Amino acid sequence: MKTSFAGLAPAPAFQPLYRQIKQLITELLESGEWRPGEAIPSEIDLAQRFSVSQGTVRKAVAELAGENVLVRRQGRGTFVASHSHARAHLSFLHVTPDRGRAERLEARLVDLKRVRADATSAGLLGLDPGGTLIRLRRLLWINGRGPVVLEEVRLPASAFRGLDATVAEAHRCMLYSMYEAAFGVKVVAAEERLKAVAADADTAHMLGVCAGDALLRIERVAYTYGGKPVELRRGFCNTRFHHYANALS
Amino acid sequence: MKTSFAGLAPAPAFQPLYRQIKQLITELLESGEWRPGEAIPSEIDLAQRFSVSQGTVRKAVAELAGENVLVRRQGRGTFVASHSHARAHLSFLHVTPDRGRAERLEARLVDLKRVRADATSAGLLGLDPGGTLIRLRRLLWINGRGPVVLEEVRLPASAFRGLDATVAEAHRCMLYSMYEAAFGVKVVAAEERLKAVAADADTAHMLGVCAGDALLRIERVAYTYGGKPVELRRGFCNTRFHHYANALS
DNA sequence: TAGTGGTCTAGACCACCGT
DNA sequence: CGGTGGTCTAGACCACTAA
Repeated sequence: MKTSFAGLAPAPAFQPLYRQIKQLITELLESGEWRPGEAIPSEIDLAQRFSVSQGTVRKAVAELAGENVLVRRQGRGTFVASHSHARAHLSFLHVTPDRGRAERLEARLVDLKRVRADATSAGLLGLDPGGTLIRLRRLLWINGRGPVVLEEVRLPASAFRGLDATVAEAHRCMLYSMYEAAFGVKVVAAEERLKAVAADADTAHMLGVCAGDALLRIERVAYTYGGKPVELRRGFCNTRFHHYANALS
Repeated sequence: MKTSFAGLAPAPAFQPLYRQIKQLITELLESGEWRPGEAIPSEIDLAQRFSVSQGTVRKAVAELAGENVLVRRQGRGTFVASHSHARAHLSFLHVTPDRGRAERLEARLVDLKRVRADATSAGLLGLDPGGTLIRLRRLLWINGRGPVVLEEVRLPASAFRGLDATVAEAHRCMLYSMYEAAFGVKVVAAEERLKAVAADADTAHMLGVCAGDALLRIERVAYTYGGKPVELRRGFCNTRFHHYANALS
């Protein structure tokens, strides 16, 4: 992601035309004009609609494709990125086996309940303090091995009305796909913070390790269009046979 | 980095013109025709030199700029990216304080010696097994706090002839800047693998923590132009007041 | 003021896809 | 085959920088 999220937006200033087009397209995506998985109009159509040249549309679309918001397919069209296809739920997963790749991801729901938002969560999600959160926990298996990660997910209840254990399990815990299909919430980016911590007794028991063992703690804030935070996550990862992979440039 | 490094290069196939230009520019960078920090010729000059249009050069340069190999500055020109300026050595540092940003990085050399390459290191660096490595260790302070990280760096001795503790300290342990200035090795990308581990007695002592405490282990392979590996690193990070930050998209 | 990269346009042709 | 995105070109103008 090139765009900067949280923090002070560095004053819009005057934007070039292609960025205005990009913003327009983003707003149309937010509005639901085009849904995840659908094709958006062709470049020529968009150019006419916005009264700009095809090249200008192309540059706007190229940036959105670079941010994984749109997907371009030669000969077919440009599509709204979707979490609802095989392997899509792997794109935000940086935990991989030490040997080989993460191919299959399975999840088992531990519990799901409604809780009051603490000040930190409310602040990160932009909620009123004391608002309601949905808090769910789950265990992850990778390529049939596990449990590798214990995850705790916090969601604003207002945006996920009707979410309960039955719904979550119906989507086989493929969360971002579920957010998208059942609640119209499209996750497009996230920020993670990692620390090494000692396992507490409960977590250790659920991951099948000893209390005090070193675990990788992964905290995530996930964002939808426009950098709006929509999900908080905290995972504890057993890195005995897995690691967190990251590419730098 | 969009380009895929290690592993099976997926067959070059026929490349569009702008990728051939990109490859040409990369080769000229490798050859040292333009050194880090210098300006490369203007787009118009390059277009004439390669007998293509300015737009084609522009697209090649844009990709290289996106990979942080080149830096474009409106009104001034296009420059070869360099680690030799303030804050440059922070661009590969994902460890940041829990509050605020990493602004100042200080390093203290612990030791530096020549060792035989083990099979794993030789394999990763593409050396003959039994080749010679330079192995150095150092401690990192961030914004005056620390030590936060204990790092062990392994380099192929053949590419870093003459590197000793005196040289390293003369460059104040700004390693990538030193590689570039003293040895002509330009690091352009890296891959990191993270695990949580228990501190051994030595490491704990150097980081001022207790043996057995959880530490974040960061392993890195750094690459120069063309995806050639040139450095191995293993860091142990005390995440009591710091974390590893990562943006997903 | 001259030179640089940044934007925008217009049009041609290519490569790929589905019918 | 027609329609899509991908490439390449050529030229005009803008925004920024340095002298």
